[in-house]
Amino acid sequence: MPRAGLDAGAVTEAGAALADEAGFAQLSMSLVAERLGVRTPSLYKHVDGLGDLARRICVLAVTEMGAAVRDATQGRARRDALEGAAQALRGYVKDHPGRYAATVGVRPTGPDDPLAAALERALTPLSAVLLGYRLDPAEETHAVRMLRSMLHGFAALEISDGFQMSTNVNSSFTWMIDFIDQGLRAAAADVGHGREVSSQIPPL
Amino acid sequence: MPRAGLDAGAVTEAGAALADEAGFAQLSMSLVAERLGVRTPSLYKHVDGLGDLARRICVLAVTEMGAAVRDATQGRARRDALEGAAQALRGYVKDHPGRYAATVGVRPTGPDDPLAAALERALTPLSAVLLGYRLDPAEETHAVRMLRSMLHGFAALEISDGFQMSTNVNSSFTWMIDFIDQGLRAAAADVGHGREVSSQIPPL
DNA sequence: GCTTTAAGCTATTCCCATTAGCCATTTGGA
DNA sequence: TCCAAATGGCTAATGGGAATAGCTTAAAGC
Repeated sequence: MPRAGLDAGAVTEAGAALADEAGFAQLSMSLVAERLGVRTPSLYKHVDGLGDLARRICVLAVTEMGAAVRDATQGRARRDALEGAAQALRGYVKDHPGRYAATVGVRPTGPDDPLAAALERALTPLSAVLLGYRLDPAEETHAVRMLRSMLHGFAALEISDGFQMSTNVNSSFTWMIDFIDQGLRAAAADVGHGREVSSQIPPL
Repeated sequence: MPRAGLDAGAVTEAGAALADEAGFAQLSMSLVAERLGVRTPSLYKHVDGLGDLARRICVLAVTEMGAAVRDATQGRARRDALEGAAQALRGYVKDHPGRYAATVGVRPTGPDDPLAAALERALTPLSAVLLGYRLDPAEETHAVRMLRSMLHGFAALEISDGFQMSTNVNSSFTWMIDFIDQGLRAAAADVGHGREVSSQIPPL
């Protein structure tokens, strides 16, 4: 019986691929083992059960999403960066629905949870995008959270569109990006101008 | 053996309660049966298996969320209505995390799917809120989708906050509501004014 | 080459979903 | 009131997947 040369990473990758192809709900130790040409109990040498596997897929997905967003925003600013981030997320969810599904509703258990680090790294490019808008520092956190909510919403919309295709989803996307971009410009313009609403294009 | 007097609704309700208390992942026919003081196979007289039960819980949740949003926006307009809707959703997700979890990633199978009707009814109050902003009709669909994404994002944030409580989540919520409100005012002001950015408070 | 470690295996247990088929209870019409 | 159909609950049994125990052999280091 030759060895398969597995490790935790290979098992996670196989599980992620399976989830993408068959749906996250179909993820099972048996199917992953079959895909790897190995018996089910062998997986337990690398992974601590189905729950652990799902968690690893989640960390993988968050890491990959963070990388995709980073790549898509590199060298761009403001609206361009915003659109890049949103489209990167959208594309990722479309290409890897199972991995994305693995991330919903999962929370880091503590500061030493690898997921916490992955999340932090994934959020960095979002902060970078916001930097370009020169917001009031006190608003940064709010803006990051909003952006995160928005992008999550983008993804959810991409998944659960299917029934009311009356209007093109693409144009809704760009509309939303415009909406956020203009709102952020306005918020930036507010800095140091009191609280009145104003939307002049700020310098830079 | 006296009868328990069950029906599909009672089973669904028990499943929803269980999901809220123990987590949607823990939902099982056995636990629902136990909670109802009945043997597992008896449930199959009312419900077509675990998948069907989950789906019914989803429909229930969508219906309840729609009602909560409707109640919270009744008699209010614009920012008030927006805040009402967002807080209603937030409260619902906090009080019924299991039911909410039952809704994620589920899509109606066709126009005759009860879920399709429930979704449609749930989205109506959102359209009503937007009506108050007097948007360009062509933008309505985009705005509804954005609002829906936003509210979904609100809920996700409420669930997955837990680790970076550096800044109060409540203030992020109100910040986001302000952001959307002001953006919608700006969009409304654009109607018939060409495409330049402007944020004057529109009449009414 | 020999020892140790670790990866894979078989066998087993347990739990859960689901189906089949039985029995009792309700209900509604004669 | 009584009988018959329909209905709701039950026990028993099947099948599948997760997980554990313990064995065996391949790889790695001396």
